[in-house]
Amino acid sequence: MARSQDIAGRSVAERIRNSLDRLTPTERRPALALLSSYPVAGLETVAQFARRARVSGPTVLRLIAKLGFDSYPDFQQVLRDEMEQRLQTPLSKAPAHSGRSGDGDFIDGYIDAIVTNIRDSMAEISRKEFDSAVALLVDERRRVMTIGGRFTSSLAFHLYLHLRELRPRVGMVGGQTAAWAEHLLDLDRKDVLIVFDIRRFQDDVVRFAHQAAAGGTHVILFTDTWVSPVAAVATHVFAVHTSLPSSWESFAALTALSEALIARTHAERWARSKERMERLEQLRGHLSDG
Amino acid sequence: MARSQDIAGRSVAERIRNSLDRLTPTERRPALALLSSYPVAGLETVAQFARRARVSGPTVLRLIAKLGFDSYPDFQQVLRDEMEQRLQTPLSKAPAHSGRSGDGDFIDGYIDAIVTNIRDSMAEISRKEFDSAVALLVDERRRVMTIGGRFTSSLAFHLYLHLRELRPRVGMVGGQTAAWAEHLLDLDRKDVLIVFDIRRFQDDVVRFAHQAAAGGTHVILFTDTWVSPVAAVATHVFAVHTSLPSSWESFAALTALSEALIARTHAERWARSKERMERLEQLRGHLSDG
DNA sequence: TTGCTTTTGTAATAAAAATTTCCATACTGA
DNA sequence: TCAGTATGGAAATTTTTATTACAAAAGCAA
Repeated sequence: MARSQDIAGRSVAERIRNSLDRLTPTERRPALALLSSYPVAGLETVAQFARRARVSGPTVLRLIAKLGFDSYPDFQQVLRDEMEQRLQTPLSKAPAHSGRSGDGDFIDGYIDAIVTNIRDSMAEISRKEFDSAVALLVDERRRVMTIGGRFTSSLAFHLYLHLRELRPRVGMVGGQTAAWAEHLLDLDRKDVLIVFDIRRFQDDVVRFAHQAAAGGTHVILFTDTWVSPVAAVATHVFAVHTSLPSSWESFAALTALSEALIARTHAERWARSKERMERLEQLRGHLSDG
Repeated sequence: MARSQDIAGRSVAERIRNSLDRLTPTERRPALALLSSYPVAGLETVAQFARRARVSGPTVLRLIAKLGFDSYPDFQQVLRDEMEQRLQTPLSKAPAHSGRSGDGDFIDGYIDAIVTNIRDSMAEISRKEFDSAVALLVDERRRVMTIGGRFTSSLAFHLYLHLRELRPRVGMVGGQTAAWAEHLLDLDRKDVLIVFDIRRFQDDVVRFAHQAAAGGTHVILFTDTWVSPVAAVATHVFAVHTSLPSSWESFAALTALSEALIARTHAERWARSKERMERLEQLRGHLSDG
C-alpha cells in the first residue's frame, strides 16, 4: 500500500514529478495540467479539474490516489497548507544581497544554488528517456529543428549551433512569429522538434509544438519544474530546476543538459560527425582564404 | 440588492476593503481573516473558513452575499481566477530543491565535470573585478553591447536578452560581419562592450573589440583558460574553465557567470529594474490585447 | 486473429457541502 | 422598564460533490 510517506517529495508538485512515470497516459494529463497551472487546478472541483485536463472525474481521483492522498478534499487541504506556508515566508523577495557586505558571499551563494540545480535536475532525468532522445538525434534522416521562447531562444540557438556542426538537416525556428508557419511545412512525420519552454510559458511556442506534434513530428521538450503545457504532446520531457535565490531563473541546468545531449550525440555518431566537422573546417578555410 | 457591479474594486481583496464599514462586527471577522491569509482562507469550505474566523457558517455566507457574490462556489471561482491570473504574470515563484545522487553513468560523469568547471572558475574570479564590472552595467548612462563568436554568440544573446529587461540602452552585435562596422558607430567613450570569445578565437570578434577599445569603450571579456587576445585591450577579463572529458567545450560556467552578473546587476539597481520590468509587462499586455 | 489484462469513462450512490429556516439573544430608543 | 429591531447561530433541508461499481474500449501476447 502506498502511503503518503512512501513517496518522496515535500511539495505536491515534487510528488507529481517523482511519480510521473508510474502514471498511465491519461492520468498524466491532469498531472501535467496541475503543474502548469499550479496550484489553482487542484483547488477546483474534481469535475472542473477533469474538464481542464480533458479526462473524466474518476481518472483525476485515481491520480490523486496514486499520489498517496486519502481523498480529494485531503489533497486540496495539503495544497492550501502549502500555499499558506509559502505566503507566510518572505513574500515579494528582494534580491539576495543589497548590502555590500561580503561580496564573495554573493557569488558563492549563487554558484551553490546553480550547482544544486544542476545536480538535482540531472538526478531526476530518466536515462532511458535521455538515450532515446539521443537516438533520434543520431539518425540523420530525421530533420531537426529547435525553438525557444522569449528568453529560452538563446538556448535553442545554442543547441542549434552545436547540432549543426555534427549532423546535417538542422534548423532553428526564429524571427517573427508570423513567419513560423513556414517552418511547419518542413517538419514531417518522424522529424524532430526540440522545444525550450519555461514559465511563463509562451502561447505561440506551445501552439507551434502542438501543430508539429499533430503532424507526427517527435517533440523533445526542455522545461522547468512547472512543466510546460507542451508536455501534453511531447514524446520526451526533460524538466530541470531553474529557481534561484534571486528573482531570475537560471538556465545553467538547461545548458548543462543540452551539452550532455550534444556530447552524447556526438559520441554516438563519432565517425560521421568527425568527418563532417573536418569537411566543415576545410570549407571554412577556403572561404576565408578567398 | 447589491450586485457585483455595484461594488468597486477589481480584486476580491479590494472589494472587502471597500465594504468593510457596511459589515456587522461579526461579519468583519471573516473578512479580516481572509485578508490576512489571502486567498487561502476563502478556498476552504464554509465550515473551515467559519471556524478560522470563529464565526458560524451562515455569517460567512452573509458576508459573501454582501460582497456581491451569488454563491460561495461563485466566490471561490473568482478567487481562483484571480490567482491564476497572477501566476501567469510577473515573478512569483516557489523554491524547488530535492536531491538524490545518481548511479555513475555518462550523465553523472558529465555533470561532475561541468560542476567542477563552474566551481573552479568561480573560485578564480576576482570579486573586485566582478563588482567593478557590475558597477559599469548598473550605470544606465552607458550604452551596453554584447558580442560573441560562432558558438559563443548564443551566450551574447542570452546576456543581451536579460540585460535588456533590466536596463535601457542594451544592444547586441549580430548578423553578418560586414554590418558590424555600423555598431562601432554607436559605441562611445565610456560605453561598455561585453565580448564572449573562446578558443579557437575569432578574428573578426577580436578586431571588433580592438576597434571599440581604441575608441575608449570599456571592454568586458568572457573567455576560457586559453585567454582570448581580446584580453590585451579589455578592462575586465573573466577566464573560466570550459574543458570537458568529451571533445566539446562546456558553456555552463560561462552561463553561470553571466547569470551571476545579471543577478548582481539586478540587485544593485533593484528599484529601477523592478519599475522597468513592470512597465514592460504592462506594454506587453497592451500589445497582446490589441 | 483470440483471449486476457489494463485502462478509462458512464452512471448510480454515498458523502459532504452550501443554503435556508427559524429561534435566541443583544441592542436601541422610549 | 418595555417594545421593536438588528444580529448571529443551531439545526433542517437542499444542492452539489466526491466516490464507487461496473462495463466498454484499448492494448498486448500468443
